[in-house]
Amino acid sequence: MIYHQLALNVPLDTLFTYAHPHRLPEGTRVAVPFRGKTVAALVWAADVAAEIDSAKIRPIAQVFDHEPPLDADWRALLQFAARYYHYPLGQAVFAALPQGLREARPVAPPPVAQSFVLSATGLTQAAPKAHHRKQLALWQALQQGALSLPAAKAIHTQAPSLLKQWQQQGWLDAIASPAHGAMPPSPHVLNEEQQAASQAVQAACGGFAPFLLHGITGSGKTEVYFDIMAKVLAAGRQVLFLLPEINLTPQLLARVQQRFPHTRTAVLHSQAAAGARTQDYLRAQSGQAALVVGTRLAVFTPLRQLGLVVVDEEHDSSFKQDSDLRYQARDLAVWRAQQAACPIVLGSATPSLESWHKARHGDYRLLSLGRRAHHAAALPQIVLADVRRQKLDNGFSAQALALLQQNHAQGGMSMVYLNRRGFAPALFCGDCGHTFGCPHCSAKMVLHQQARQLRCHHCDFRQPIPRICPDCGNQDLTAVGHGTQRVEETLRQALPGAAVVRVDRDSTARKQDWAQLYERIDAGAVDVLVGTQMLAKGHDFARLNLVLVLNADGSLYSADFRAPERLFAELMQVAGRAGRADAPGRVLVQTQLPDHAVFQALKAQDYPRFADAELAARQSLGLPPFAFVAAIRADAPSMSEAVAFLRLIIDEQANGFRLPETISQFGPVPMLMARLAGRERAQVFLEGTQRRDLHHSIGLWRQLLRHFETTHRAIRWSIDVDPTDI
DNA sequence: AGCACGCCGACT
DNA sequence: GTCGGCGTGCTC
Repeated sequence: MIYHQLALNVPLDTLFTYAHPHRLPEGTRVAVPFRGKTVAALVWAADVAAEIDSAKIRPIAQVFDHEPPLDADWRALLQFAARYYHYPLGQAVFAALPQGLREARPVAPPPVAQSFVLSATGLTQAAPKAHHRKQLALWQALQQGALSLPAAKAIHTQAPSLLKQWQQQGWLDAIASPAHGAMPPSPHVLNEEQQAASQAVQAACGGFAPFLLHGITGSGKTEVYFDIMAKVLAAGRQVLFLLPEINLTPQLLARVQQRFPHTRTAVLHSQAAAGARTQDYLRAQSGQAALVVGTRLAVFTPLRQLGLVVVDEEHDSSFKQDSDLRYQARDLAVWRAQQAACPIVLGSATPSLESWHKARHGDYRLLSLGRRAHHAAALPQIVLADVRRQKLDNGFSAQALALLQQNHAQGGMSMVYLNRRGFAPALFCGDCGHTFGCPHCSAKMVLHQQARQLRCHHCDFRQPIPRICPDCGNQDLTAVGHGTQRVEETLRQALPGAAVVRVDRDSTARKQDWAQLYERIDAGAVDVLVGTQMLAKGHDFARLNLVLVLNADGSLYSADFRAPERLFAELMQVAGRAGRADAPGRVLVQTQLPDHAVFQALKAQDYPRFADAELAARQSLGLPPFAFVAAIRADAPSMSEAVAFLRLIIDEQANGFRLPETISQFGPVPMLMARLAGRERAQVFLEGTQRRDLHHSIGLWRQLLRHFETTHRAIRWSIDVDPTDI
């Protein structure tokens, strides 16, 4: 009997030893008896010595040996992810597998995809009549060579039945689709900048090379990706294309299909049906699919011929998973590119400061697209409205209402954008814009009305609510973050007869809601859209030519140091909604802080200026990316339990578990969103400039958490390395 | 995580 | 006398 170490889906760091008559390849999926049940497991090491009493070792129940094993690169990726994010290896492995492979059942290999070619008899047939234009187009495509079903569908929606009909008549032969196929010439001509960017990446193929593609809205980043992808695919390699959930739309997939009609594509995202996802995963693994398009989870797709990674909208927060294995897909994508020795392109109009910092330091090569690809599409004009000392009508300045009325009278469509993200109650001076920071930290103080205190959610420093502004002596300090419920009402009064539509979580709960909204907008039946972040991303409204940002400042009072970065990206994105068609759009941003760097850079639409200033601020405060951070979180039915648990561990550190001197520890402090699903959450921060020391400290924490969790069953805890939400 | 084992209270 | 509460420990 040969002993094998297996990864099981249990929250333990240990691998489990099982026996099998002969040695199994590493990465093989098996079924084993475990605690009276049969569960799936993955062979991690074969031919090992027994580390436990051999009487306890049981035989492997079933070997899924017709499935290809997960290869060494994939296993190295998971080993790294589990270590880096301090998550049990077995659970990490199963989090990275699609549902079908998590179960103790064999999976059928994905059906061989078919393509159609004209048969000998087919070649002698006359083409369909010219007035059947789509039929004719399909026929002509077949003259060019083999046609896959998806490619045929892109030409003619009725293709499946037509092809079947032609096949029955003996005009077509069905063959297995190759992963790679001919690529038609692109209908797009790249401009000089796009060309240069594409060339730079192509020239780097064959080795690890990270690129940051900074392209302003409408500069045609996607065409650059496609141009590089075409070359890499033509060379017979695989491409991994990651994008945020919201951007993975049928429209985007149609564009991919159109550009790469003969390239077999796997689509991997959380919305996909479990069966389809498993099959696409297997197709990518076996090399049957050359192109993988997906959201963050697609970063774990096994790819043997990986030749290029693209991460679109790389700054997007959806690349960070905030449960289970808390990974940052963008970072793992870079790791994979390094492992596969291939280029990676991170693209964004507003890159993450982490990536920008690396580009500035030469770790990434910076590629810039500074012009809009279509000359007609002018940049929107951004105007700041200083609303200090202004009397606002339910949040609207007189200037804003006048603009809305004017635009409506001229038949334009407007959007009222409410920025409520990252909100935490805060105090500020309406006269000079002073905000209250913690004297010990770089964090903003959070207003606790009931306790009549300002508190730092970083170090737990507390002080009574001040009455007077320390900067200008103003006695009228205001709490920010009031509701915006009456916005819609105010609009109806100010714009009688205008169709005002509020877009929020409730009104777009179902998929068809969006479709209906689009129909109404296309029909010109909507004059003013009111909504939050949901409107910022991924949706283009052709008629939209005026965007009004109401409470832009809200998140600048947030205790989260990433608030300015997010706000800038969000507002740039919202501004990009205006005037994408022929007429340039206008954007009015109401603010109490018109001199704030965020708004000055926004007005100039100058990302580098913003990023460089913000990085300088981060450096002076010792914040990421100049320091590394981890958050240790605990939740319990009550805050006092959660805090007490974390404090217990901090106290225990005095007994020989000292953290390295380079590491600072803060907390425990309640989290901003302290209550979640009836439980209350607290966290401790670990910070330092030495990554090794940070990881060592997390390791110590983890040991103690594991030790004390047995006596504190009501507590749940988690470790978040490189957290993005503070 | 789940599940069994175990040792103290209220119940037909 | 038994049924069952959830504290503690283990899983190859």
